[in-house]
Amino acid sequence: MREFLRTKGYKMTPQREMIFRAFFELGEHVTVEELYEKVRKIDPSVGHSTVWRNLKLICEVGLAEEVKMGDGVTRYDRVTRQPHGHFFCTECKSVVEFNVEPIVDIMTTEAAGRNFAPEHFKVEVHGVCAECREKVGRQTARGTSPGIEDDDHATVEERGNTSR
Amino acid sequence: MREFLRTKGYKMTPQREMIFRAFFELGEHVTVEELYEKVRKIDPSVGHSTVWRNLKLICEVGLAEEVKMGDGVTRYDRVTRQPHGHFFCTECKSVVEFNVEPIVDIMTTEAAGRNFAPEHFKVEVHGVCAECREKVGRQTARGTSPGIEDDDHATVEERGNTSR
DNA sequence: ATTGCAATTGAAAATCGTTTTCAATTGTCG
DNA sequence: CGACAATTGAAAACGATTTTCAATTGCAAT
Ligand SMILES: [Mn+2]
Ligand SMILES: [Mn+2]
Ligand SMILES: [Zn+2]
Ligand SMILES: [Zn+2]
Repeated sequence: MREFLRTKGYKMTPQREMIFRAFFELGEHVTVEELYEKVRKIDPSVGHSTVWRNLKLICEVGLAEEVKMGDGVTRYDRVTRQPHGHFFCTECKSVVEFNVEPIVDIMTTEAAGRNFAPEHFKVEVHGVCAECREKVGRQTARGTSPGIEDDDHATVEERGNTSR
Repeated sequence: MREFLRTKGYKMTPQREMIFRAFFELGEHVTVEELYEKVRKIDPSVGHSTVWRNLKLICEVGLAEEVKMGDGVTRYDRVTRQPHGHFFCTECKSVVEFNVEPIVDIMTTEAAGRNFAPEHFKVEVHGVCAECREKVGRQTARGTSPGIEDDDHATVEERGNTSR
């Protein structure tokens, strides 16, 4: 790793080592906060900005890429798989991947037809995961049952849930 | 309109009328700023928050929905069409729509298989539109040609371009 | 028309994740 | 061992979004 980075013109530092290691240990779709917390447990002196900068660096060198689900926080996804889509649970913020090969094919064709040069495909299905639906008792989703104005099912939790 | 809103428990006001009208006159994928500017030309006294709140209201009553392309600004898209995908030009920020019926079918099946209740599908192709490619001279996109590190092709423009 | 009151408005401030600044520290290379 | 660019941490800056609050205004019932 030290070697890999040097060839790209970057130095290796204890913080960096720590951050890189922690990042790859955490699952996919890591947020700055999650990584920051994890690193802090090892060395509380590591700064927020350092974690952020190194996450950027990891992307820079092509080991991960940013994923923005639209909930306000950026997630960092390892790039060790073929293009894939995301099932994003709006309740617990969990992310599950799925194959998008056939979909990408369609989009590529569509793009070619308009002379649009695709650089990145974003395929997401937002909704409620199996676990959350069980917990809350929603049956079919889509179409708020009459009477229920605001959401605030007050139960579910599984990841940070501070709604921004 | 006044009637429609009243049945939903909202009042009509001159600002609201102005904002609603302006929103539907502007094309699709309007940002708060764009609408704010447009409204300002008619009545400079209208506040930023009022425009924002009414845009939210328009969504509330089901006439539009938020679209977040990941570039930091929220766009508001009229809901007068069947589900569609977006070609998003990262250069000029233009948005072009395309049909996603077959894609939604695939995603629906995929979701069902995982017991995931879909509520919203997001299908985007980020890249460079025909116009921008012409202007800059990029040929194929994907894979930065050697030597070019930073982007800043210093030319193109077509919509706000302050990169956040 | 007048009145009561919740809805609405505009300005300013608060949020909050992201990004930059800056002085101090630390790798790396000759 | 230096020289020096890269890196770091704390704090501040950013910027779009969202909230707060006092003042104003629709509108429905007198
Ligand atoms: Mn992923
Ligand atoms: Mn659209
Ligand atoms: Zn869930
Ligand atoms: Zn373009």
